[in-house]
Amino acid sequence: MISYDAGKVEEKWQKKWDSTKLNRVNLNSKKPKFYNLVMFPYPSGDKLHVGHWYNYGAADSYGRYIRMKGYNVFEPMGFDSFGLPAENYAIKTKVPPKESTDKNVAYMIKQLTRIGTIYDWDKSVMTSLPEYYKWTQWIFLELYKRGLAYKKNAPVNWCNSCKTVLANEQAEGGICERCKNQVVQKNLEQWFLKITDYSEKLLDRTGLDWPEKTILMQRNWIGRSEGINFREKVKDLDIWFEVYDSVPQTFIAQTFTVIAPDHPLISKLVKGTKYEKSVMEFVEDIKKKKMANKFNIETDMEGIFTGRYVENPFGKGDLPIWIASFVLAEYGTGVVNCSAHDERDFAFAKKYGIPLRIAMLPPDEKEAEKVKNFEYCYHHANNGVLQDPVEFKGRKWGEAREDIINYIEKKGFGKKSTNYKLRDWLISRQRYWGAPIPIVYDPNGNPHPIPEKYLPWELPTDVDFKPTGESPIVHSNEFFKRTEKIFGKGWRPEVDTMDTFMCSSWYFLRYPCNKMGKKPFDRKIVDKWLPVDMYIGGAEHACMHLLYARFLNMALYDMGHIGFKEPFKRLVHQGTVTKDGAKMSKTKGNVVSPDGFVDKYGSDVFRMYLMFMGPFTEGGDWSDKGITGIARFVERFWKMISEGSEKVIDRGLLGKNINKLIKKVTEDIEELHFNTALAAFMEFINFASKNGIDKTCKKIITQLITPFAPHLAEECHEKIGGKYSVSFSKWPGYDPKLVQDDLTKIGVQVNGKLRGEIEISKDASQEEALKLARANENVMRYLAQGQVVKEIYVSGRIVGFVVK
RNA sequence: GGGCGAGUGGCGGAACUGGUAGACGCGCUAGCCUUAGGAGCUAGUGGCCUUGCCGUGAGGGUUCGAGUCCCUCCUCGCCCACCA
Repeated sequence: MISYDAGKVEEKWQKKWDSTKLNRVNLNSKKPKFYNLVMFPYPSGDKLHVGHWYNYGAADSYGRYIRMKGYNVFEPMGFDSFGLPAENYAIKTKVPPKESTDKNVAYMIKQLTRIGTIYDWDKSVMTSLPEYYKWTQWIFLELYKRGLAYKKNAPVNWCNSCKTVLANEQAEGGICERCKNQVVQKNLEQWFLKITDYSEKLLDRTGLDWPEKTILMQRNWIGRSEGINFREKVKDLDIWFEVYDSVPQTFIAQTFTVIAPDHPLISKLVKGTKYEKSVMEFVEDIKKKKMANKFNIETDMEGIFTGRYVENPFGKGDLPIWIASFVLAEYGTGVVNCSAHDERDFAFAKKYGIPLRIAMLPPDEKEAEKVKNFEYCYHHANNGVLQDPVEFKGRKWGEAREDIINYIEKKGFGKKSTNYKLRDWLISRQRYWGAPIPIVYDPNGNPHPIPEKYLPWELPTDVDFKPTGESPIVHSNEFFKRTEKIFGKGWRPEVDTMDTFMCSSWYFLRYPCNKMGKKPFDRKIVDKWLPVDMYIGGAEHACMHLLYARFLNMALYDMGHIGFKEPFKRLVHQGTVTKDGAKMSKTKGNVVSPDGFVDKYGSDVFRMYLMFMGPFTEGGDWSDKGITGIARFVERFWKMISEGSEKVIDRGLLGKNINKLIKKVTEDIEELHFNTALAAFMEFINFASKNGIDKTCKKIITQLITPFAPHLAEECHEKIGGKYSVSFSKWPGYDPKLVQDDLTKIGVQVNGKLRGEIEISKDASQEEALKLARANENVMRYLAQGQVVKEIYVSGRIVGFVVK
């Protein structure tokens, strides 16, 4: 028999919260602030799926808890509403992106409200609104002013049959998603942000309470390495190469030099020589293969001799210059010196018969002999004994690094240098549904920033969504006319839009300032409210959103617009909810919709079931099997409050158990261990159903359940005569004296094996404990088998005997 | 190939700094209640050759004592993978 009607109750309270404006936040409150943020969703046409609920429900529970702890909690929600899916949808259906996006947003707000979250919708943002992207453009211009935004030629994925640029996701495996033709690389003039200026600052993690793994991922992504830049002259030519080497210990073994196939100096190297034709053909061939994504970097290693040499750099002879397919033009200097002590170099030399030299040997003589005969590549770094240069003979590879670097500098071979893997952020998208890049070109093609007074530089709407594959923006008369009208005849607008990551890199600044018309944010307000105290979102953003947002925040800080360097103080990644072990996705057709379950069991039950699945950061595989357990729990909870016997059998025990519960729930929420907190509630109910429960405890447990099941809590609170609203009541504290049991059962071990159990006072002495343990019949039998050589008592834990 | 993380009943998962492994829930079994039950209640539920023995992926080690610490291996997951 169901006595608690979740559907009715939840609707009732959602209406009341709305009509009483319960969750509106006064940003000027004197209470201590807490900015509780969760990554905002993309408003897709699909409904919210289980993953959203998993994430938003738990994050809201945390926010509700913090609010009851007395903080002024700011928990906003918005929409990352620019992006490709809406545009593709428009191409398919001719519904303009704005229309479908608005519709999706309206629907999602309904769904999000149904969760019972405390979002203050007054403070919402939507990145595709002109009032928002005006400021995204403003930020771009600020960066441009300071040289942090610039234009250069860069390759894009291009489909020759669709005649369009493709995003990486649309070009997976080098195949066009739409027509299944080969994708090629094509060079286009595009805009970049100079994130590389912040490589060093982005490595700094001071004050960040972030998962170690995420910090590590960012560090690897930035990829700082220190080494030597050798400076070397090409023989017979007035060309100098800079050659980067991050492992210079074996530099003296270098016997040849390789350069990237797309190195700009190649044609100069071979011009007029007998090598010119074959080299240039080789270069073209490799480029073509790479462009067509036909080049397998794992297995294909190709090279060609240029006929040129690097002039006797270390006094050991000239180094032949080769072109090698594996060298990257964009890392380091695009030129590498090779030696026998690098596996790839070694393989290359073997393939093309290039002479090698040894500078390091293994300590084992037999092995050393093999290495001397070039039987294999010896790179077993730490054990390696250096042979050459003589100054270092006998020293270990592992410890000689610093000295060798100094030696190289002293000799004048090269200079210390630092390199990063991080590249500048390409923000140009040859797409319609994004914020237009606020740049115009004069008749000579020179770029000019659009003055602030013309912002927002609005996205044109006189466009036709035909599946031509080209961005519809190119065909907007209004856009081009507008440009000429303002700037003059022959002027053209930039037709590319910005990467949506640009829009999502600063939204957290806009939330508390969302209605401001004259500026993106107010320094006083953001300095008060940021950094974000708790940021919850997916781990997949480690090297994208989370890095971009930090970069932009730092840049704004350096410009003096804001007073904090880092945007997110504490970061937590929710786990992924899978279905049959696979990520939920539309294409796989394994997306689970929450709606049916919410209809049947109610939003509280659904939220709690997801939290009960396991630790929040672990995620798990979706199964609808256990949800009845939580439904029963809610039913029993309601019964306990509404008709639970107030004839208490053991008052003392009740007091203890409620205090224990407060402690457990409090600590578990702090650590986001919602699953064990819920288990504790269940234990308490099991206890109370036998023991009875008094009014005070009813009130306390109602407060405790509020973050987990806000609707149920309001209903219970009202039932027991509480004043609206329980969600602003003060979080209960516990009496530390009452959470400890006076008597505990502990085990008795003999030689490490459990042989008995005794009940003992928590502050019993060792003597008492041992005496009690010896009195145990079973323990006695085992003690009789020999001499007791050691006695152990760990207070409140265990008694142990060692018998010989 | 490199980095990180994880392997506990039929299932999801508990177990704080090493100290009674399996909390809580699902499922299952029996009973009660009921015209009936895919509702509710009560009891039970790691395995076995059951005075006891064995059990946290496998094998070794440290310890009075190991799911927890150390070494080797296996399996799975995620991220990065031509970075000189």
